[in-house]
Amino acid sequence: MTQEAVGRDTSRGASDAERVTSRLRQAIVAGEFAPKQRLVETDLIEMFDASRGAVRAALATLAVEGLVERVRNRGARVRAVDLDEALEIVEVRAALESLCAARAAERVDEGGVARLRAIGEVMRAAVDAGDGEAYAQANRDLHQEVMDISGAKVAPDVVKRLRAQNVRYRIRLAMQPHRPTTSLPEHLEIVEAVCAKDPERAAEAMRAHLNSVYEATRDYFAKKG
Amino acid sequence: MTQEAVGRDTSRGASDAERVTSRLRQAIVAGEFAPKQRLVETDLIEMFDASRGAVRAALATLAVEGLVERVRNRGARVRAVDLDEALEIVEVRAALESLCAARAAERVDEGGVARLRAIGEVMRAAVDAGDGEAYAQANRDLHQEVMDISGAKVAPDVVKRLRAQNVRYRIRLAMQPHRPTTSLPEHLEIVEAVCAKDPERAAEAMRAHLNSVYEATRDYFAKKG
DNA sequence: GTGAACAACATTGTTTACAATAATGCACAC
DNA sequence: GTGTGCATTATTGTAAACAATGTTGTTCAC
Repeated sequence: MTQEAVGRDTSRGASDAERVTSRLRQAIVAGEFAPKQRLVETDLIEMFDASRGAVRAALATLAVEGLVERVRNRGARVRAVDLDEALEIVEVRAALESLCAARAAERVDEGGVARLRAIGEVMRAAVDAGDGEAYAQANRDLHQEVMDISGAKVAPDVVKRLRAQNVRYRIRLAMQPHRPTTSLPEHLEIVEAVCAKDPERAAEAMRAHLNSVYEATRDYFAKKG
Repeated sequence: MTQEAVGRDTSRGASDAERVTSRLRQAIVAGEFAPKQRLVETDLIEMFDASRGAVRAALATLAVEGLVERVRNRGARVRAVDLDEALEIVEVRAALESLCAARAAERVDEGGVARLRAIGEVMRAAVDAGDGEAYAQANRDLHQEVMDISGAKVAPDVVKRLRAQNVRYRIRLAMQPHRPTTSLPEHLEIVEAVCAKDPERAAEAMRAHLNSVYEATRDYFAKKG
């Protein structure tokens, strides 16, 4: 274990490799590295104060997760997701999250209803206040809460990985000022449908919402890239 | 590069790590390792005649893919998928493969129609001949062909990974002698629906088929494990 | 001035040795 | 006889040196 690195990190018992993996993943998802940007092992060693083994393990992990692209003897770089793939990801999310929404409507209890309604209120307030950051956070919370309530493991795992890949499009889409005007009612309908314990309606609400995300993404990025 | 290992492998330009990953994955999916069986690095080094680095990289990759389970300082073992998770996987497959079936119905061309119909004939013949192995292979071919025709990348990738995790249940389910009696018509309906270029019907056929797989899996493994 | 061969550099892939950790078995006290 | 503590062993985690590969810049011939 490197002595200097001790206590540098939030997660306690994590090994060096796990620590680097987690922080590099976070950095990529947060957009701190541009797509196609090279990830030179030496730089990462310095940046995270870790050994090469740890850095290489992290790159291998993130390559399987689809965040990093590796070419033999030519190194690693941040994978660039093109528009077509981003749209496919939204389609897959629609299929899986609508499934989870239906399950959530079947299983939701009082606590879940309270948490969902609370998120809905936060969203309303964020839109009123024009606070895009708060709205974006509540958006993540809502999708996560629905999947938590569903009790499923497989679908949420897949969705989580896919969402990470799509971060570039999500960030820039959320920039649009009037986007909440469309998405707020959709989100509230998801909340209401799940709280009403109506699986069909919940699945349809989720599908409709992600269909709207699909169209917004497609139109906004149509020519740019 | 180890000298003795040269030419031992099918894939030409693969590095040691890639070679070990691919062969270990294949071994696990083929059922050559029992679930929960320990994968000691030293043993794998000898088994595949590779360095520890290569073996460790392979274990890391397969851990992310969900085939291997790693515990810090306690090594790796083959991950055991329980029945609940196996059923979730079938549900997710239903959602994604029905999506792909619809896309396939929209995009299929003459060549695709020919290949699908050919697979259908192979299935019929296999059932007539009571050749379970041939039927299982045609089953894989059909699902793969539909996803190929769909032109999608994301959903098929996810499905492929999930199918690998479920191999234990698939293998044992296929053992049932009268299983093709149920599944053959379902498969043929998928073929016909896609060839008829009817997306709705294709999605519904795929959904119905995987629902049948779901029930068969649930009932067959209900008490056993 | 342009192209090709070559040499120097940067970067990754591989191997070996070393350190740390958890599991195991044994001895000893009670 | 049972349980606790310690020593041993098996196994993984980490680090550093070495080899191979790809890239870039330079020189020389034409």
